Amino acid sequence: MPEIITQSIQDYLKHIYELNEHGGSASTNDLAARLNIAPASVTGMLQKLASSKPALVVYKKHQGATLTKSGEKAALEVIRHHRLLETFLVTTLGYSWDEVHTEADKLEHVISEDFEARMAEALGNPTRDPHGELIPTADLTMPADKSRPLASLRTDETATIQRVNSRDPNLLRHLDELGLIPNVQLEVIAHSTFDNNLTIKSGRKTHVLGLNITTKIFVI
Amino acid sequence: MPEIITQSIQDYLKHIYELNEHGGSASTNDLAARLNIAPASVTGMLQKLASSKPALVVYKKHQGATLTKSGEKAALEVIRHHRLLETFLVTTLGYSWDEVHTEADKLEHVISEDFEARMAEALGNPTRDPHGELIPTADLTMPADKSRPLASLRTDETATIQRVNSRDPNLLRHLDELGLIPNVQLEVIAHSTFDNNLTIKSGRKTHVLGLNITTKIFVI
DNA sequence: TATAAAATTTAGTCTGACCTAAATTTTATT
DNA sequence: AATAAAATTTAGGTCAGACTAAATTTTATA
Ligand SMILES: [Mn+2]
Ligand SMILES: [Mn+2]
Ligand SMILES: [Mn+2]
Ligand SMILES: [Mn+2]
Repeated sequence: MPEIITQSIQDYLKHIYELNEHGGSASTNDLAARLNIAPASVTGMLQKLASSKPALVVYKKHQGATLTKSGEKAALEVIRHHRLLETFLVTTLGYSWDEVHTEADKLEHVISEDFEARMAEALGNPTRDPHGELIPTADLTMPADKSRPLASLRTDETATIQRVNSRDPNLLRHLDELGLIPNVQLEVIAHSTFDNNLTIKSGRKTHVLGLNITTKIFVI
Repeated sequence: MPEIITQSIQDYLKHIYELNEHGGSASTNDLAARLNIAPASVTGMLQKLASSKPALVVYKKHQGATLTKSGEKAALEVIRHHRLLETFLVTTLGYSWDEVHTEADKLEHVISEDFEARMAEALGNPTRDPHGELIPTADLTMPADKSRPLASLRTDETATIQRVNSRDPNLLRHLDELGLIPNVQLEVIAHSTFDNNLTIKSGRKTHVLGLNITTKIFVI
């Protein structure tokens, strides 16, 4: 019930945050799937997080969980660590963007605030990680994001890739090969009504991308 | 009983290794003191480590523990991580040598072999950490060390500091201020029979050092 | 709107890693 | 060698964070 935010709790909070971003509250099953933990165990943890002092989540039976202010701070803390680490791994150790998630997922829980500060400093206080995702600020607020999914564009629309919201190494490697990475410009050449495929042109290359890809790429 | 070497076990093995280096086997109490764990708990863990397959320690009731071959490999693995991390923190993030122990103590358990390899590469495969301690090789053998404690020198002897065997930040900061760091040359000016103080000259400075310091500094 | 399917919770266990208190053994000192 | 002190082990917990199996509740579908 006290103030100890374990590694395990950090993971719960991080995933609740991400689920809250999309739909409303994070469901037991979605959390269980993401955390690779049995749904029954998730219920138990949510009950604990909801009744801790201070409460980290708001939890109503059968209705999933949302973060309280303290819960959100704790989540942003972990997410800041994660995204700074990813950036650090890429720029100082030559990792590629598809390799950093796994490593950051472990390191994020153990680095000190000093380590965090030194990284941020060394990297020039970056605002986005290698996938283009926003890095929470040092005072733990998440900057606003105005990007929209590539999937929502239609023929003749033009845009710039801002972030790729996926941790699937295969997808990331694939996109890297196609040159579809943050800051790259593209134009929608065609949209297929039936399967929602988009034909896009980027540089001198043209690609036909399915929903599985176009919902993961966010543009501006 | 199986092959899972938890964070906790890694800590036990690391400390058993260090205790084995000095005297013979690592006693329950010494381990308890170093690990900040009750002696009774240490006994329990030693019994487990001794009866795991493969056994990680050799343990005889009331006679402490030594490492088996597998135990030693696992220990050297952690120590290599630790010392590479310390070096990395100093050279890429500007840590000072008194700050690195704490951070490395947490990171050593979670970095991947890939991370280890990238660090070693980036640092040019260093053989010693910032304190001058030897870094186990990539194939997990510990290079031989021929240094002897500064405390064993007598008047007129001359030597070079090779390593400082302490994790006490205050001592490390103090030595840093005195300029007594690895690779620095020194000469013993006097030895006091009663308290074993040594008067040493290094550069143009002279210091009188007690046993508490001279047993921590190793020279060659 | 009944009923089947899916989601979620409850109940009961387990394991790792710790703890304290009470033996027991070893070691040191007279 | 007897006895006191120190070291170590045994016995009997606790606690976090999982799990499975069996309810229960909600949601979807006929
Ligand atoms: Mn932080
Ligand atoms: Mn990322
Ligand atoms: Mn390693
Ligand atoms: Mn060191």
